[in-house]
Amino acid sequence: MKYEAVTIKDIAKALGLSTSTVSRALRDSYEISPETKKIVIEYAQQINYRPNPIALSLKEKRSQSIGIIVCEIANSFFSQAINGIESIAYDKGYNVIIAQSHESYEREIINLQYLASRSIDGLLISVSSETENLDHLINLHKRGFPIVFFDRVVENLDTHKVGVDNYKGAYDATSELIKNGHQNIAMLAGSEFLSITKERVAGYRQALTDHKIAFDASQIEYCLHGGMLYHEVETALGSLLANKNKPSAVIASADKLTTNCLRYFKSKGLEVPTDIAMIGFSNLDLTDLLSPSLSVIRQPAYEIGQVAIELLIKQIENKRPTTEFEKIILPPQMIIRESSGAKKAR
Amino acid sequence: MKYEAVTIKDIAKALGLSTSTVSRALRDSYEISPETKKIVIEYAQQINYRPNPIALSLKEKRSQSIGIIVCEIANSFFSQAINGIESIAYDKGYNVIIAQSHESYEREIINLQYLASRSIDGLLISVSSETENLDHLINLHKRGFPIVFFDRVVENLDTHKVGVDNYKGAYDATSELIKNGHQNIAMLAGSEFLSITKERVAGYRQALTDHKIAFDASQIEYCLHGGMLYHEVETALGSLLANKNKPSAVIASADKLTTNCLRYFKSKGLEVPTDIAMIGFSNLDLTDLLSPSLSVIRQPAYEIGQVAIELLIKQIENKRPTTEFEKIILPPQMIIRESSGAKKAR
DNA sequence: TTTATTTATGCAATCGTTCCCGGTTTTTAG
DNA sequence: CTAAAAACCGGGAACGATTGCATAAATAAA
Repeated sequence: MKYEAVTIKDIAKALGLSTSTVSRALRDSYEISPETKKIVIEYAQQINYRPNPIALSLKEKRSQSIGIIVCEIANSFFSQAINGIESIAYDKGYNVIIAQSHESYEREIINLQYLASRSIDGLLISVSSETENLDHLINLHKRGFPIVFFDRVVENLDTHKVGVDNYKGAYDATSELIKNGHQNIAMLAGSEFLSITKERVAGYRQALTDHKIAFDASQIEYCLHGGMLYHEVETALGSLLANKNKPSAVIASADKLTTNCLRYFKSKGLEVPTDIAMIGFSNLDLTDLLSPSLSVIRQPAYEIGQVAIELLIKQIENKRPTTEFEKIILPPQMIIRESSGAKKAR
Repeated sequence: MKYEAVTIKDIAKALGLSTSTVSRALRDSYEISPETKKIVIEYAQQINYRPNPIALSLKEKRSQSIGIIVCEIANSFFSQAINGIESIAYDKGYNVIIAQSHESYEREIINLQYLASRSIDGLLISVSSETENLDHLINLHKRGFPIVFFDRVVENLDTHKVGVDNYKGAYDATSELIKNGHQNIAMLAGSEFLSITKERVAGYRQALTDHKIAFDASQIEYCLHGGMLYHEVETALGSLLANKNKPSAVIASADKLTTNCLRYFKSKGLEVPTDIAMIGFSNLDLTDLLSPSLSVIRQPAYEIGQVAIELLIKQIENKRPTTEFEKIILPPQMIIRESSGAKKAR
């Protein structure tokens, strides 16, 4: 039943050497004669020996693997980010273990415990939208465990952080809509707990202010699950559209929010952008094929992943504890298509 | 730098017991007195002891974790399947380690070696589109290592297999197009190596035959990378449309093939379905929002994942080597929308 | 009271690997 | 020709946990 691998002992026995000698020969130690090395290495190759990483992990207390916690891999932003992470990790000899929180705080904690006990060497995390209490992460961080936040970063924890300029993204999106003649612009926001939500709201507000449009708090609706649940978006949009100050445009501040928003409009028979315009944060690579084609704020997900893993590996391989933490903000990209167009002429 | 966990030794030392006693107390062995058990368990809880799974894996040669190899997690079919897998694995106390082959045979082998050495207890795999030689899997399987194939199953390996009725999916899609008046129907197929491709082509052929339409081999184009590369789809469609027997409808036989096909038509200014109709295999959950809304063959990805992991766990936990292998075929779902409509009237 | 049996605990091996610490040779230097 | 220094190799502990076996004490049976 079990997969029996060949070990260093087998080699030692077959060659009449000690395990220490074999180990050293394979690691090319200076204490072993070239002839012995040659014999050992060739034999090892012949019987297809592979060191057992489990045994190594146990001994060295490091596993050459890093953990990733995201809400959903089915989210295009995260799957792109993971690809970026993998591309670098792979080159540097690290393996990645992916876990999904499904936007659940409880699940996030369970995943974290598993990964930690699995002795991962570091963690890349984008917190769940429910996550308010950070004790589980603070505990680890206090003991010097390397953690890098990406996308959804948290404020009160001093670690490396990689994200996108959410403020600018929302500011640009809002400005674009204003430029197209929209004065009543609603915001379909994600979880209030998340810093990215706060930043996006801030960018939206500032753009309004800069264009001398009064901010109206009732134009913002928050969705705790970040649009994962359709009915959440449905009620949010229902309430926004019922506003006395009825919006002529909407900014959707996350991937699922964007698509579900579009779905809502379609179900209500609202024409985009003539009945209502929209622009959304999205990393889907087929927003160009949607009807209407979608204006989006796109995040450099792949690059975010790359930068994050590089920081993490740097921290892991650092001899001394890291004390200076970086916060890296990459620029978002605005792609203007049809959905953000002008409103219907009256 | 290192995360120092508390071990069974620490407990033993603190309580003046031996490690064996502590171990047995924690596993609730009958040989330990109730008082000792109580003391040990309470202390363990207090200092937040967690058994080290690495040490356990080393000793027990099983890790309570299973490996998944897919081509891309960014593919909606696979991310849905993974969610199905996780949902069950989680309940049964298994963790999953996900690896991506990115449709590369070489990468698939490397991933497999890593997972195997990581002493996973079993493997769920959907082979890469380049995979023709199966030696890497056969080796493992011969030694009794539990492997379950899902979606992209292979023929010459006797294991559990879970997939969808590809033949029926393609047959239904073809029939639908024929019903809508199309006589020249092209097929944009995936890698020729994959059994799912063969089955889908077979279903397509049979539907043509059953409707007394002559089969024309030049109406099929295969894409080795399953549509991952746009230019691959571009050349394939270019050649299909240049056919003297110009098709009025296309069947795209994979997720990426479907979206890239639509993208191609859009770029060429072809109206769907009036200039050219289409229907595609896809598990995207926003094909309803595309322009035009897409008729699709949808696979029960979540369920496929669930069935596959259940078979795998059953095999892992089986005392005796499994000799009877199951092949489970789930029905696909056809969703008719706009894109498969009638051709332009002349 | 002596012997047999149960109950509770400890010792030590094991998993695969690394590495500290010795111990032989062989080579080099004096 | 002897002493010191390389050069090369093996023994065994360690990482954290489980478990068969031995052992001690306590209890029961004779």
